[in-house]
Amino acid sequence: MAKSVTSGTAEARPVLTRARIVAAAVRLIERDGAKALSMRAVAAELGVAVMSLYNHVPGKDALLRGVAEHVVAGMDFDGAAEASWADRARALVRAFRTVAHDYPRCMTIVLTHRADGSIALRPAERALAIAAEAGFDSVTAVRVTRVLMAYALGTQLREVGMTKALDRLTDFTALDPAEFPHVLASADELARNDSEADFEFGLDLLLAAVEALPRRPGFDQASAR
Amino acid sequence: MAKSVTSGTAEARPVLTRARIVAAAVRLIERDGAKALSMRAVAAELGVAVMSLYNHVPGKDALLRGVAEHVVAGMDFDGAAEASWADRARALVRAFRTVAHDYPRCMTIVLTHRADGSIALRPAERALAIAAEAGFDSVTAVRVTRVLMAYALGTQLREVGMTKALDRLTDFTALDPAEFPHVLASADELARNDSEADFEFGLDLLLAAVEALPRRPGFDQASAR
DNA sequence: TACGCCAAACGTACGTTGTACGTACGATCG
DNA sequence: CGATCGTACGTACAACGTACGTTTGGCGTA
Repeated sequence: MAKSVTSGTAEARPVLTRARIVAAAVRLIERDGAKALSMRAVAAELGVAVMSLYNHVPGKDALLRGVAEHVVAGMDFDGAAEASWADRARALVRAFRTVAHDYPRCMTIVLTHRADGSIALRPAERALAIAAEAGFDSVTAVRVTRVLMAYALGTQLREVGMTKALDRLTDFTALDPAEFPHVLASADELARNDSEADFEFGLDLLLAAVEALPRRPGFDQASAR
Repeated sequence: MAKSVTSGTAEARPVLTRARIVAAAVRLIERDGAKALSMRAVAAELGVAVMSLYNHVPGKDALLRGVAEHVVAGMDFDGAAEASWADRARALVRAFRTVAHDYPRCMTIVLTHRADGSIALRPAERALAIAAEAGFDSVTAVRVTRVLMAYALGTQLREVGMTKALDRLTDFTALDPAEFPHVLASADELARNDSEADFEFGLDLLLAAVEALPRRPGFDQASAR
């Protein structure tokens, strides 16, 4: 009672489904920008009528949540299990950064419309697992997880905002030298935008600090390499 | 050629101005939510015609940028100048968190529509100043600034997303125990949401790591307490 | 085989949105 | 006193999200 694909003949019409709708939305966002996403555009992309979408998606907001979920579901973290917990944590945060790089124009939506489905919990589960294996007690593990999430989100957010702002700000010299001495002194440094290095810098910083945290009593830190 | 307030008589009509428009927008967002912001609503709030707004604001996007600027302009950081650089950094990040608390429903906009005006550079200037006084070389100073920004942004973003997701997610028990063992084990810890403590925890972590960073050669770290 | 049923695709229609454009009016300046 | 200009206004339009009623094609049952 849910398995009809026009019976035998396969793909005269690929059948409309939630997954196909979300995929079309993602494609469309990456092509024309998040602002250009409309139900009508998605329908056109799929060659169907607008209201047909509503048989599979409650509304636009839900569709956007679907987009967010689709993107985070694309996170690929199966880093070597034998690596140190820090390396695995690194891999996890990098995985988020990677999808952010793969779906740049979807990021605004991912950051805005937090997904709630179980798919979105996968990264949290992974982070908690890593923190637990590292020997932190449960409250510390949750906190570490949250800090890592905040850093992952914040880095991407800052980066997106940066590139968007740099498109507008061309008059770096029009600043009041009395009010912004340090900004002007570091103008070159600020303009040069090695986001990758900055990202790794902050990540190392954070993980080093986490590493220094006390473990749960009786935990053999040396053997958990 | 820009100073007429209906001549003498002061306030029969408070005069329409960009600042008043932005203020009305902020008020409206905090009252009815960001989703309810429309040019028509702003005009109604001010008791003017819709198109009159366009004499002071190029369009809705610009208005939203104005809202973002207004909010970050509300940051108040004049922490004791004699405090250690770490304390001043703490105060700076906290200042952002404070405005986030004062304008909760505006935060989505602040995080999404990065402001580019000079007002928005004030926090950056402050951060760079602190980092410089702490004795970091220019490239490190910029990186530290960026990490702090990422943390400030990310924390708020995570928090907003959290509260929004918790409104929807009531079925914590409906998760597959095989797929999310750690999430379920930490369910209580995750549900309890002492954002303040989490925020301070991460901030301390980060600043401790920054403190351990090497200073620029010849810098007397002890005297910079 | 024939029939009825139901999910899913469709089309029409309504209210709301952002904003382009033309008009009206009061103050300022020559 | 007439010209000019900045600002407020009103109308108008295209595009949006989506509520609602209609059509249709494939399946289970008789």
